[in-house]
Amino acid sequence: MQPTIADVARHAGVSTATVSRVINSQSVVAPATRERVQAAVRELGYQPNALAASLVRRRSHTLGVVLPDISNPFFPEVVRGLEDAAHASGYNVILCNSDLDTAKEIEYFEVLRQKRVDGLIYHSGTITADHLDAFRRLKLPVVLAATHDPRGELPCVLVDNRQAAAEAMEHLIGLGHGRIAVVTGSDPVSGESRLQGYRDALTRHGLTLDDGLALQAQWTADEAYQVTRELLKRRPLPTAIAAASDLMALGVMGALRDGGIRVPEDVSVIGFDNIRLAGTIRPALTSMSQPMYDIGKEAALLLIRCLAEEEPDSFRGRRLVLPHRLVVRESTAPPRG
Amino acid sequence: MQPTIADVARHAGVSTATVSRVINSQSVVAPATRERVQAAVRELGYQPNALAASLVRRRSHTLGVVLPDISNPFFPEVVRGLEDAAHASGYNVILCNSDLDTAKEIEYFEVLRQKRVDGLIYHSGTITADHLDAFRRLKLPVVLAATHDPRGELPCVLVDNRQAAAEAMEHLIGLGHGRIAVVTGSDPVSGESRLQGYRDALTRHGLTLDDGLALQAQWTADEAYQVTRELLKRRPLPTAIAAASDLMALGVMGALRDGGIRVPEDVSVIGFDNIRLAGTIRPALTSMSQPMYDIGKEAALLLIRCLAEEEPDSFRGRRLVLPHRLVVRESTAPPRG
DNA sequence: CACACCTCTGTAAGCGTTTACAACATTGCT
DNA sequence: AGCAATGTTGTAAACGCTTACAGAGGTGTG
Repeated sequence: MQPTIADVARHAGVSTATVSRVINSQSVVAPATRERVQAAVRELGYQPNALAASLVRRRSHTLGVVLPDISNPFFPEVVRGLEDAAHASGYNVILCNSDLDTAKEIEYFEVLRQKRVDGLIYHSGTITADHLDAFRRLKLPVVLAATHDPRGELPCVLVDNRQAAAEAMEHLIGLGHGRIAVVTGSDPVSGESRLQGYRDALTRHGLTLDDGLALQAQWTADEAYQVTRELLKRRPLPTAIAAASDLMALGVMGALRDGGIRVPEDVSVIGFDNIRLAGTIRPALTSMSQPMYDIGKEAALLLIRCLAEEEPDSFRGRRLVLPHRLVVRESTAPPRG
Repeated sequence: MQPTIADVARHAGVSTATVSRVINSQSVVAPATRERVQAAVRELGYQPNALAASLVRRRSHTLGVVLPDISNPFFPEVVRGLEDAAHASGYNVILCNSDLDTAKEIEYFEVLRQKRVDGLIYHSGTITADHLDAFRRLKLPVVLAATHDPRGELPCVLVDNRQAAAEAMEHLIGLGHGRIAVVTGSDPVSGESRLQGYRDALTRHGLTLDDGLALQAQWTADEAYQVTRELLKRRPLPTAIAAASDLMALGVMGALRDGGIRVPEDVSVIGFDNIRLAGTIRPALTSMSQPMYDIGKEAALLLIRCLAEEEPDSFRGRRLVLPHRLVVRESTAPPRG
């Protein structure tokens, strides 16, 4: 059995209140007493029971993070940023994989609520009214990471997807490409704003997105591979392809390679996110970089700041837009003469 | 303020004991009473406080997992397996990134202990005597995921690294390669057993590992890239390279490409782990597959089973060896005539 | 010397559950 | 009618901590 605060108190010949005071060192304790208590703590190997403390303090110093799937390479970096920031502020992080399944999400929300996490960091393709309802019922502070709330109620940290996508497209256009295909994710959030951004740039330059050239896939490499293979069956081919995520760009590049088409000589490919591996594969992937680590970090910091606030509603709808950045590597080049 | 069990009891006109009984449904309650209580729960939107319950039950239904860095592509899949298994058994998972920094590890161990996690899943390059000490002091069940305890005290789940590495090497030898380089990680655990395995296969076939062909790098793509660039400065080149992780294999392939050397025409490359992306990049990477998801899953299951046990020591030193599997893709081929 | 004022410490009431134990009401026997 | 057995519920003591409040000494002042 673990020693309790009472054991320490007895051992040091003081009351539990005093022990508590030296442990949390927020109140004055005579130096001599403090020493004695610390000695007792050491001798008994005492470790305070955080559950008990949380119970009375009504603070667990634990954050919940629910996201679709940690094994999607986008998330590990976000989570790393998150966890680093949380750790630096004395918080821990409970990780939950939702698979974008609403039932699973709700289930997680409930147990996180029951375990009295102090707040939630959430990512999803789409924020529906149901989500907002669920969050309201939860009565927990929530911040969205790399997720946009169309109603603007929840605080969030993300990049300007539309603008970033437009700039990615500008890069291709700037290289001289005119016939450009895009493959976007299927969900209506980042998917659509990125698609919108691609369109913005295209029209700005008097170009259009031909019907056959607007591809949609789940956010996976495999699906992107498939739709690209389909694309290759039709002529004329585009001279460049913009993918709404690096994972999809990888699928696209695989399909091109398997179709005997060289990147970037025959077709240029640009990704989105700039996952770590983008620079290590060959041809190295040109990508619109999203600061994933910082998104996680800032989301955690925002949440923690919100927890410290006496007036949490002041964070309603606050949005932190982080800078994106084009990283040009080998996968994009001017089209062949 | 959240409603408590007392509020529900009052609302339903029963005692808190009865409410507790219907919530945990382990004791008989008259159907009529049960209904009344459930109605009260619903009306008040009552959510039990798991902290309080854990305090008296001495079970938090939370697991700690500490690993070096979630953004290393090896871990997300392990964690996913872990979390799935935990979730299926009613457990949550607190994620901790140690960066292989002992001080940080200890720090995490302490707060996990204080938050009364029920058990720990741990990964590290090396299990030292200090680790064992720390674990013993913690008095928490620990299981190692993809980590080997040389002293055989801690339960673990992993593949037979030595044998797997040997088989990877056999693949190269079987293709006809004779001059083979290896790049391994720098830590003495999987790193060394894999190196040992490579050597086993080599000597079995009367081959040796030339001095200049045994490369060491941290477990990163960048370092593998560097050491490979160095390698390329010396002649004769090997005809094949075995990397002790896919991440490193990616670095190797990048260096080869940048050095104007084709894979697999000029040099074959084989990886280890078979991370998800191995199949989507081009040339698709031949790799010795390690069932990362299952390693996580089985580690969690082992830990949970251990928690259910009345005699936890029966798990001391139990080791679960999961099957590895060679996945042949494009990056390996016979050497040029 | 009486007094106010510190500084330090202890007392005890929570925090929100679970659960051993006791109590009560029924029921079915004899 | 009396009794044991059964089924259902309540009482109250934990679980291990925090903290408001009060009390005990000590110090400096008028």
